[in-house]
Amino acid sequence: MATGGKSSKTSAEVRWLNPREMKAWRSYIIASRRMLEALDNDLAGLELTLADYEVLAQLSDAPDRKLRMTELAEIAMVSKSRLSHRMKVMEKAGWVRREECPSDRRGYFAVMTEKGFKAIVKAAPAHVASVRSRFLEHLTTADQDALAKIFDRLQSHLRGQFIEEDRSKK
Amino acid sequence: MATGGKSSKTSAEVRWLNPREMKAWRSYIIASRRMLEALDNDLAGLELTLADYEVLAQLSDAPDRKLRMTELAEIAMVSKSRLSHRMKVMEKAGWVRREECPSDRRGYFAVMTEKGFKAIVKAAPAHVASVRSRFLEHLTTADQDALAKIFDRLQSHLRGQFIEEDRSKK
DNA sequence: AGGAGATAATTTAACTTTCAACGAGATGAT
DNA sequence: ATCATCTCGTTGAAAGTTAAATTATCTCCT
Repeated sequence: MATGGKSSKTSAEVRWLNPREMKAWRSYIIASRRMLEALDNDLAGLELTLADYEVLAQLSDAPDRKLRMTELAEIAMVSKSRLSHRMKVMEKAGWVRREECPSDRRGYFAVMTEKGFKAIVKAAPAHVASVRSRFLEHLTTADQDALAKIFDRLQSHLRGQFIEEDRSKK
Repeated sequence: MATGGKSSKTSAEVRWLNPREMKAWRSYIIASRRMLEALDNDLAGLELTLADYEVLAQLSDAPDRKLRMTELAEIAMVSKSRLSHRMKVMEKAGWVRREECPSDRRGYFAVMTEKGFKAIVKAAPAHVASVRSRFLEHLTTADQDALAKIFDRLQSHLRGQFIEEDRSKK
């Protein structure tokens, strides 16, 4: 019944997954989990999680290595609250600091310190190697293009539908 | 520097990601995160997380809807400790119960209750619909086959390398 | 039989993430 | 100007996760 299900006296006709669909879904989800786990483990040696790496990487790419909290949260795909908490930790580690925003006095910038920059520069090669060895290395260029196309499409169809999360907006 | 990096006076020659590799990786990782998030949100209406769903689904598929804790942890891809904790919650909810294993007195079976079975049977159609609308619906059958092949390959190459997790074993 | 060592599962404690609430400042309508 | 309303970012508590220690049992070797 994982997602397969068979017979069905269910009221509405549920369209269960056929074997091909099932295979695609399970292969994707299982391999992805294990791969992400491996990536995270690879990074653990450097005292980083994938999420923290992402935050630092995004910050290091920003002009002046500096971004408003909300913007950083968005591009690094973490919640505002999580970023806030994480920033406290990274600040303690000396990797980032907060800076007031002159134009909006509610706001703050997350700024990467020199030490933080050195940390991410040091971590990057290992992470890139990890991404290669866990992912890219096993893909032909055709595979890479196919994946990019497919996942871009998936993302573009994302949003809305029977989610009911953010009714605050709009 | 997300994973791109450009110049390089780094000692060892780091092979950064070229644009095609970069695109494949980012598209995959970003769409995946958002998709998983959406799936989780869709399930939240039913008071379930994807991980809990997976545990219950696996259990409901097992003979007698009954599995040893370790085995369940493995196939549902959660740690033993996490499963233990989660079981306590689900037990309180009346979805599962524990049963001693007669042949190995250290062991326990996780057993799905009738109530738990009803819960998963009720949740399944919505989850399948969610998987369709977030994932399968946007894939041709060729895409589905391609993904299955690629992710099976990725998974088969997983394991070992510069991970150093489980030194307790062997 | 005895004992070293492996294994099953749980527990504890530390840590992380989420959720809801909050304070403070911006914004826009009247 | 005043008010309601929205947004920025933080906070505290609750919930979830992880890692390491723990208990009990099993296995296998001598």
